[in-house]
Amino acid sequence: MGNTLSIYEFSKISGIEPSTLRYWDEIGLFSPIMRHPENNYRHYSAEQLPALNFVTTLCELDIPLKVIARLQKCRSPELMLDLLEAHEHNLDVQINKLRICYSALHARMELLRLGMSVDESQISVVKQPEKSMILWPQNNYEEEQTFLDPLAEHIKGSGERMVNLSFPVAGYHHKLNAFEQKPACPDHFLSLDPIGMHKKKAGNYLVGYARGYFGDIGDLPERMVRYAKENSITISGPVYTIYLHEQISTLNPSDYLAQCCITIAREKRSTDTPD
Amino acid sequence: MGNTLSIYEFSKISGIEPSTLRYWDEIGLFSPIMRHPENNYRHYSAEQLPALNFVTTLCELDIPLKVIARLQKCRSPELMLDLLEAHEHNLDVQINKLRICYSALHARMELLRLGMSVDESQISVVKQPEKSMILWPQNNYEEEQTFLDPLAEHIKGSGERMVNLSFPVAGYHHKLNAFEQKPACPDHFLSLDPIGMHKKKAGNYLVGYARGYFGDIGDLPERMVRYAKENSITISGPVYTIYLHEQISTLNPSDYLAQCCITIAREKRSTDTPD
DNA sequence: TTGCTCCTCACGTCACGTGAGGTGGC
DNA sequence: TTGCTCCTCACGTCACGTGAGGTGGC
Repeated sequence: MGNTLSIYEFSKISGIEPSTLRYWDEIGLFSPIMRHPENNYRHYSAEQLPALNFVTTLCELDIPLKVIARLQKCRSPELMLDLLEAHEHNLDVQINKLRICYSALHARMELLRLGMSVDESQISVVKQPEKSMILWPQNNYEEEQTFLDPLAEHIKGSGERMVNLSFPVAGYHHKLNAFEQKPACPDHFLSLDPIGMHKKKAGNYLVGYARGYFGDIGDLPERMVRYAKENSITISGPVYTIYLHEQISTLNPSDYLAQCCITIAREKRSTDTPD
Repeated sequence: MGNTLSIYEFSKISGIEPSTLRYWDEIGLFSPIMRHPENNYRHYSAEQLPALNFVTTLCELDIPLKVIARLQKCRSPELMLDLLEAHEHNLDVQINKLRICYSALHARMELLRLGMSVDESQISVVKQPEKSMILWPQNNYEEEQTFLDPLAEHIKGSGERMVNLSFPVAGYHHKLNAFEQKPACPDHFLSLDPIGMHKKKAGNYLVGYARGYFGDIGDLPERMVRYAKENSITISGPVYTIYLHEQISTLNPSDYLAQCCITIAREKRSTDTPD
C-alpha cells in the first residue's frame, strides 16, 4: 500500500526499538497503520512519526503508558489539555531535580579531584576564590557531646529548611581559638551548595590537610598556628574544614581527608594583632 | 544504642519508603548501622542521611543500583570520580531532553487552547507577535503527489537534520496565489520549535479557520481573498497553515482544525498592488 | 486485649529485553 | 539452500509495591 515501512525500517528512522514498537502495539498505545493480511507483518508510515514523537514526549513526562493509551482511544482537545496541564508542574519538578543533581555532582567531583592532587604534608598559603555555601544554624554542645549530636539534630530537621543533603557538608569555626581548642566541634555546619547565601570570601587562606575520621585532625591546628607564627602570617577566623574524601569515596574512616582553611588577616605584616 | 531510628522514623526524615529501604538493604546498596540481635529490627542513624542522599543522587543519574552497590564495597576516590565523570554527560543529555520536552509541551498547549477558544466561522485581522520556527527544505511535488509524499521524505531524513518531531508541524506557502491554487501543497513545512531561525514576522495577519483532514480546507482561500477585497486589505505571501487540532487531540480527521494566517501588506490602503 | 510497628517471604507490576521456534521472500 | 527479516509466545529483569502471616512492646 504505497510507501509503508517495515518495523525494522520504522525503528531505524524513529529511534524506537522494534521490541518497544511491538509492546506499544500490544497495549494499544501506538499501532502500525496496517497489518499484512497473510504474514501479519506490521506496516508503518513515515507520517506516523509526529504522532509517535508526541507519544514519546508524553512518556518522558512519566505519564503511564496505559493512561496515554486510554486517551488515544477517546481523545479530545479538552482531555489532552487537562493531561498536559496536570503534568506541567511534574516536568518542572523533574528538571529542577536534575539541575540540583548536576550541581551536587560537580561539588563532589571538585572535592574528589582536589583530594587526589594535593600534597597533604604541606601547609601553605593559597589564594582561593569566593565560594557560596549554606550556613546551618549554630551548634550547641552539651557536656561531652561530639559534633555528631548537633549534626543529627540539624539533619533531622533539614526537611523543613532548604538544606539539600546531596551536597558535601563542611565544618565552620567562627574564631581561631575555638578551632584550636575544639577542632572536632565546629560552631556551624555548612553545605557546599552554590545557591547558598553564605560567602566564603575570596582571598588568601592558610591551608593544611589531615587524615582521619571526622574531627580527628590530630595536631594540625597547632602545626598551622606554628607555621603562621614562623612566617609572620596573621591568621584569625573563620576556619573552614572540608572533607575531600569521606564515607562516599573511602571505606576506611582513617583514610578520610580533611582540608582546613584559616582566614589570613589583611596583610598586617609587622603589626602583631593576635585574635 | 544511643540515638537510632526505626525504619519508619528514618523513612519519615529521609523521604525514602520503608519498602525501598528494605530493598536497598537486601541488595547491599544501603544498610542500617545495625540490626537488633533479637527481633532483627533495622536501626538507622540520622548521620547516614548524607550518604543516603548521595546514593539517591547517583540513582537519579540512572546508574544501576547494582553498580552503585558494587562501588560501595570497594570504593576509592579514583573509582568514584571515574563513575561521576562517565555519567556527567548522561545528565546533560537528560536535562536537555526534559527542556525540549517542556518546550514541545507548551507549543502543543498553546495550539490546543487557541483551537478551543476561537470563533471558527469568523475571518478577521489579528495582530500577532513574532514567532520562531524551523523551516524545512523546499517541497517538490511530482505529478499527482499530495503533501504526504514530501512530508514522508523530509521526516525520513529528519534524523540527520536538527528537526525535532515532538513539535507541531505547520505548512508554509511563499506566495498567496500558490496558497489559492494548491492549499494542500505548501512550499515548505515548518516545526513550531522556538529554537528555529525562521521568524514569522510580528504584525497584522488575515486569519481564517477550517475543519477537515490535512489540506482539506474547502473554500477558505476564496473566502479569505474575498474578505480582503471587500475590506480593502492588501494580502500577499507568505501564508502559514497551522493545525490547532489534529491526530493528537482528535480521533475524527474531519474534526481537525486548521488556522490559516495570510500576511497583510504594510497599509497600502488605496493603492492597489496585487501580488 | 488492642493497636501499632516491625519482620520475612512470595508474588505482582511496569515497560520493556531476550531468546525459542517458526514463517516468508530473494 | 542460505541469510535475512518478520512473527508469536513465554519467560527474564529491574526497582520496587503489596499483601500474607507472624512477632514484639505498651
